[in-house]
Amino acid sequence: MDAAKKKRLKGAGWATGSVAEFLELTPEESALIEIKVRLTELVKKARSRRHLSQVALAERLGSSQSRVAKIEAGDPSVSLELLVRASFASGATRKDLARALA
Amino acid sequence: MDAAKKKRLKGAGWATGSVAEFLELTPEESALIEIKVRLTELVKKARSRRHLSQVALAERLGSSQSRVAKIEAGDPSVSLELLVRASFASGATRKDLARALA
DNA sequence: CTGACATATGTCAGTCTTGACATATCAGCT
DNA sequence: AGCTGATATGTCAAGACTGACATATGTCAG
Repeated sequence: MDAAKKKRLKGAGWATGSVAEFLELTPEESALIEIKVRLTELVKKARSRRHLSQVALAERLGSSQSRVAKIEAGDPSVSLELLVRASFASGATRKDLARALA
Repeated sequence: MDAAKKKRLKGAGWATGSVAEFLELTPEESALIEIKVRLTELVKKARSRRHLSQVALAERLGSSQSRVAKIEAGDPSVSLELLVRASFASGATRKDLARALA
């Protein structure tokens, strides 16, 4: 956010600050969330690149369409392990994961 | 394993083949295990580099010494998420994780 | 408009993971 | 031998995650 926009928001009565500050996240918590966000993006990109439907990915993953939807929606009920397995099932490699995290 | 050793083992009555073959792991399962192994090593290295005891790491992690021991022992009850949180708590950064996975 | 397909959202019982605790082992020190 | 700090292992109740199912919404070709 540039300084000009910050000033405008402030003038309009908005407090400014990071999401992490607002939610009072520790650096470790922020880093974990960052990882989950990146993996979510990786799954979405990898799946669409391969023209897999959520149903098709669910089959490869041994799961269900609704869970794949939750994975891609960033649902809090989705574990990091499921995110990683979904990445692999949608065709990503370990090195793709490493790149996504770097 | 080089070809010479393979031959020697075969001659001695040992069947050869990867652990993954023996356990009938799919490539995705192998890749997930590889990640867990690498993170386990990362936690061990990061903790010892910072001269943290398992008790000290457990405190930073909001967990217990026995769970830290299980993390480092590759206990099957340890989730990928806990491995990642332990990595951060022992001082690793997101980029350190990316490097460990690459 | 309808049917077919893709995705989203809510729920829930069964399974997995958790921190905590007890206890054991091991090494270094006096 | 005893003591202390560090690490390992087993157990368990509580909480988190899972696949499956039902259902809703959206899109688009016929």
